[in-house]
Amino acid sequence: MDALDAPSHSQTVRAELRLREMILAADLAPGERIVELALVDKLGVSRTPIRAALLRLSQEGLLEPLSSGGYAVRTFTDQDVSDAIALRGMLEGLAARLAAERGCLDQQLAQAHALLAPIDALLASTQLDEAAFGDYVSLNEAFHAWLMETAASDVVRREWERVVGLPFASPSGFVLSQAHSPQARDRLVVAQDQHKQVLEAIASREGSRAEAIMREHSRLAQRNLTDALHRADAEVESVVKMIRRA
Amino acid sequence: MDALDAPSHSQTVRAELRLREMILAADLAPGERIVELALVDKLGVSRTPIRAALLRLSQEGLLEPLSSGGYAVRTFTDQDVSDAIALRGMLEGLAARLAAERGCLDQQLAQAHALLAPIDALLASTQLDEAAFGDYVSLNEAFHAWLMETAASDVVRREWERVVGLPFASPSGFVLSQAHSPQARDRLVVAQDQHKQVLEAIASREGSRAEAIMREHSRLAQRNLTDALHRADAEVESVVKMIRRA
DNA sequence: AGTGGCTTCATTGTATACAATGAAACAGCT
DNA sequence: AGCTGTTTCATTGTATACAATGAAGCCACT
Repeated sequence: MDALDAPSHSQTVRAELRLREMILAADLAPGERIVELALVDKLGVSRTPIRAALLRLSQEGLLEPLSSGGYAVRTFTDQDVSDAIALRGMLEGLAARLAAERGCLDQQLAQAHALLAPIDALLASTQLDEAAFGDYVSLNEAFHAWLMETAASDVVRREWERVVGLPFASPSGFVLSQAHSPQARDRLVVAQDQHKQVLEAIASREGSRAEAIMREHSRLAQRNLTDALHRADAEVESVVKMIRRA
Repeated sequence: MDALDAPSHSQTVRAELRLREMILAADLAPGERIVELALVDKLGVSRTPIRAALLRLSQEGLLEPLSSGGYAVRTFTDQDVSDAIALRGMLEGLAARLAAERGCLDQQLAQAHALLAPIDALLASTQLDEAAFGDYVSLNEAFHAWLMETAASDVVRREWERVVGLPFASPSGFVLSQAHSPQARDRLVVAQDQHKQVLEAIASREGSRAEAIMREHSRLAQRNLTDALHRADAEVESVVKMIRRA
């Protein structure tokens, strides 16, 4: 019928993407039970692809299965959030170690430098505007993606993608929400230094150093998140809603 | 129709379990494309629950989606196997650290001791029979499960279960296949020592020590696997088939 | 004989109809 | 009035029919 929405792939994939959006936008309230027929109306697809999408989202951890059947939007505790970030840190640490120990091509190192240079350029200015933070987020995500690429381990990659799928665990999860905080730029400076150091460690094949740096790197995300939770920033309101405070 | 098979839960769950078995028994050959209609005949359920089961197994990593649609039984490289075991080591290391840092109840420590004591009893004999190895496997798995329980982190638990779902990454993956090897008992002795040490570390809240021990512990599995691959033991033939040698 | 295009068919993706199940509302009994 | 058994209904689980898609085989043409 309405093919105006998105010329994308299958109905299932579209349903999954739209449901993801709806969950992250708190359009489906955390804790709320998901009723399939309601989604049939709202998304304009039949139950079959919707069920497939729900199953996928459940496996990804955004929905939790109800004992009586069906699903509810999952809520996360503070501890869940903290653990997820720690987990990402471990996975990226492992990836960094693998990249270092198994070695990587000069071309790949060049790619990484090409990602980090624009970040340096950004940080040259002592006063960063909104757009600068947006650019940082993109470049940062690209760098983390580069790392997983370079580790060249499907197994690690798969788990990383799963963890990063959790809205608050992504590499630059709450950077944007910190944009107006006084120490915002300084944190980015620290993060960028870690980027450079891990790259150097990988290049010189220092596996455990690379691992340690990426682990520590993830603690920046922890701090950003903690701060964001304390201010209950409007910008991240929807995601914060998924976290039921202890 | 035939309700003799299993009085278990839903069709979907039964289908998933049976498919799992079939994959692990190499009843569905690695690399082979999965044809849904064939399974309809073989399992006696309609396509719907079968598709759900396939989707789940694909998310778990036992099947890989084909670009043209449908799935194939996934094959793993030596490196995949190694990475998966390393990953389990990291997850269990993280779990041990969490358990240590956040502390656990005396009752839980008692439970763990209750699991380790029978292993000591087993190892008292210098010559272990088949049954002894079987008992070891059960107790070992229970101990690892205890660890994840004690870490009390849903996020970590979920990922651990996913990794352990890979046939060769489970805590006592190839112990049985090593039963007739001369150093078999000695490896169990070492493993049991690590069990005790990690327990002690957790009890005295030494987080990073607990973590390090569990990481190292996973390397025993690496060794068992390497050995098993070298002999191509008949007992593990089906699982080995999933690993395409480099 | 080789190659391009077409046709056919096997197989998956999607929609919908039906069955089973659990929860809420209601009525009847104590 | 409170409790319990029953009934009803909403909602999910399952089966199947239909549409779409991609691959293999075949034929004609060069």
